[in-house]
Amino acid sequence: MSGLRERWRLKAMRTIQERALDLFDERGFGAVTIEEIAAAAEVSPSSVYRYFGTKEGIVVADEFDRMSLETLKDFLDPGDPIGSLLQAVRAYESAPEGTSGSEDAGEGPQTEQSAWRRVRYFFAEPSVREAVHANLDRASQRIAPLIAATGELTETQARVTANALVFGYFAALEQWYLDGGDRPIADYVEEGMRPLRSIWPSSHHEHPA
Amino acid sequence: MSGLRERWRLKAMRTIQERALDLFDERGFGAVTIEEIAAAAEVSPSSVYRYFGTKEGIVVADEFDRMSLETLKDFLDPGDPIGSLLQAVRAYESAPEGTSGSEDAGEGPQTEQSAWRRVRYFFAEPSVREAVHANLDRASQRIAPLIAATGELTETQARVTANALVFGYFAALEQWYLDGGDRPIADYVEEGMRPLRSIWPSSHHEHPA
DNA sequence: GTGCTCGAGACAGTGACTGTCTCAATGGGC
DNA sequence: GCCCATTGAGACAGTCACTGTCTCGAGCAC
Repeated sequence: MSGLRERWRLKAMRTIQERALDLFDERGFGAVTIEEIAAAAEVSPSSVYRYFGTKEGIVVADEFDRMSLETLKDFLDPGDPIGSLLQAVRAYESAPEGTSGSEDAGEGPQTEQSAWRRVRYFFAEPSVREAVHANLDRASQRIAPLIAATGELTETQARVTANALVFGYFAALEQWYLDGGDRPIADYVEEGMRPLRSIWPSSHHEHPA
Repeated sequence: MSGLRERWRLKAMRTIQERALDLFDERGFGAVTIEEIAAAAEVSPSSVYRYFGTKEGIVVADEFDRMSLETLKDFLDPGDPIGSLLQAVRAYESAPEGTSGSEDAGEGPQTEQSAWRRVRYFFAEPSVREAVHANLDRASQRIAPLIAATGELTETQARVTANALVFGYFAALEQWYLDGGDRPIADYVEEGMRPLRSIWPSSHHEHPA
């Protein structure tokens, strides 16, 4: 499956992301051109577009998008989506580095350091923020049917609550960012989204072990 | 206050919007250039940018953005934001045409017809959808402090629920659009956002006269 | 090894958006 | 009614993100 070509591709993507973030940190997002990024990563501008689609895509880099519907399905409990989200955030945060994937192979998600570097632009750069919104939007559209499948909510309500979920998460993440990113994200998610839990009554027995 | 110049400006903006929508409906959003719109509206391309900032801005045209914090304050009851929203939607829908403003002067919001034409692009054109997201985002950022001011929620919770509110509304609006826009929007908002009402317990006595 | 495929680079083109300059019309002060 | 400062519209050139297409070479199946 993962041929030699695929390996190169992933490695190139990582390089592009890192070099791009270097340049962005140095001179600001808007002042760096795709051409410069491509040159710094020693690839062609075409490749940057092939890999990331847009300039903002370099920073946002889906993650949620590549998650298949299957993965999403057994990751998200439609009866307690906030609990599932919290679990995922906690799992992500407790992973110190490249998580389960081998680091040099460039498999797993990027390091914590890189994650923080990227998140900064989520909130500092308007066009990147918009790209994140688009991602959340797509995530919501895939979550909504799962929530609707329980039959406890109508389709409209499922859509509304799915949006409340993912964009609420975004708000919590922003608060975390604005506070300097010291405390764990999960704290912000748990506190911030507590009012939303009343939507899914079955999730009301809190204080999990 | 509203000098002759301002009047012209508003008239020009309306003309641009209408001509642009004509062209979009005719040939599609992506296939129309700013230059063509400017030519059709008999203004210079510079003016289009001066008035609307971006191509998407022609369709989105703030509305919420130009609403001052004062207006927002006595329009939104922080103890029952969903109720306030519903009220506003109902008020908007019951206004048959140019509402309170004189029509030829181009003062009030656009006609119902134009509203529907515009909303179509909110959901059909990805870049416009992103622009709407950005608008909702800004609205949320102005609503959050009002919600936080009640003291019932923490700042993080206020942000989260503000996002849940505005993006939930968007989801309801999309459902309305997907259904063909026949039934009143308020119905979708009321039904879709009912689960969110449990966040503000004081708003639980429903069935208003 | 040999052919097939698929991806990377090269390249040209488009159009959104920016910054700047000039000029005319406006609106205020007399 | 007249003059001047302000303000905003148009013209124009430039930048850069993004697209489509073509060619070529390296991977992969056989």
